[in-house]
Amino acid sequence: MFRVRNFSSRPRSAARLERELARIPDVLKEQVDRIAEAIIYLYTESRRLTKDQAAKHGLTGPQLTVVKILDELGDLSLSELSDRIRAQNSTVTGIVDRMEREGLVDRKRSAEDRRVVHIRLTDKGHKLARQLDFEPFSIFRHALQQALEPAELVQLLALLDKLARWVRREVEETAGARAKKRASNDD
Amino acid sequence: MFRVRNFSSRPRSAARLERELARIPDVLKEQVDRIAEAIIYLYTESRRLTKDQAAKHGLTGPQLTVVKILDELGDLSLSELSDRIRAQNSTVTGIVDRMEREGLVDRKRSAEDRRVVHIRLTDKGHKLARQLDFEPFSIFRHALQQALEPAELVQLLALLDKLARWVRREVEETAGARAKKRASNDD
DNA sequence: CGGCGATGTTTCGTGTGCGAAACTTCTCTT
DNA sequence: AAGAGAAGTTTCGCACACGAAACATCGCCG
Repeated sequence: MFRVRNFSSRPRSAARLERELARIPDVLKEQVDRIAEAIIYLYTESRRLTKDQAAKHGLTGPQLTVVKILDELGDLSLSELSDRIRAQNSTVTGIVDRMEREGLVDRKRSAEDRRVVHIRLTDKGHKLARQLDFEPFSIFRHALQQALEPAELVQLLALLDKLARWVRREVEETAGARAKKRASNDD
Repeated sequence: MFRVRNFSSRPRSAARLERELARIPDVLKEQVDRIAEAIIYLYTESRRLTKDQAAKHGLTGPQLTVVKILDELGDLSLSELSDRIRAQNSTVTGIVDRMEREGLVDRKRSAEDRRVVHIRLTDKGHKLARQLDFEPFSIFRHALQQALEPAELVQLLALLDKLARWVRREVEETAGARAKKRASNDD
């Protein structure tokens, strides 16, 4: 089992990548494209629907996610929140700014470590959270449960998991090769 | 909110379906969450890598996509381009603005219909396109081929396809029920 | 011909999303 | 204890991304 030294191909490895791609029969290439398309479709559609749902309560998509997470887990530091929603700190700062402006959350400097800021749902935020019949990406989950058999779910997870693990390993490897400081924050 | 059961398309024992609707075992719920997470991960990671690739040529992710599409298909109207990259016209206007500023494309008003604008790759744009060894989301495709066996690819596609079809049908249905003017423009 | 709805594009306002730089606080080393 | 460096957050500049409204043009219908 050979592996690709450099996942994100720079010009040097272009030939090699092309050689590898060429080895795959056209039928499979077709399948691969359709898989990619399906994943993209599922992701974007789910996001759009989440946004629609959020709009009904005067929220944006990410804001709804934050409300749900804080309601479920309690106060979180900004970094913890960033990890949860898989966004950069600078992005979350903006989201929290706007939510604070709307009176949904507030910030409280930590006593133990004065660098960290705890994000906390206000009463208004908690009230809103209780009204939300809705989990982020719940449409997605709902779809999974409705569209597939339990056995198929297990199968699908196994395949996606294998794929995700491969990508994760590959990304970390090239990140290491590039000597980037990008730490691997696993779930 | 979600009316689901289409008995017509899936002849299945009512008892079983009801059991599924009633309560999904926790084990499966867990699986469902992890599937969602995997898909989100794969999508965002692929996007990030595409962006990295584009940056090597002084482009952004969407701009790389536009260059590739125009190089392959020739001139397109802005609307056609929007359809291709699945974005709103207003979004593409901005992308084209910046690419025009960089001298990668230019706009030409159509003679037949003076409302439409043709987007065209400049020489510089074509030259750049030839340097790009890289297809949008090719990393994704590459990963699929490296990480999974052909048989697994087929399996994965079947499952995702089933899932995507279900979602598509559901979205169209609820969109129709809400009597929104949002026309379903399918591929 | 003249109006009028449909179509194609842009403008505007707002909200993500990212990376680099600035800033504050903590921690470790000497 | 001073200073170097790490860690947490914010600021800044940029590029999407979307929907609503403005604008221009087309097509049709009377």
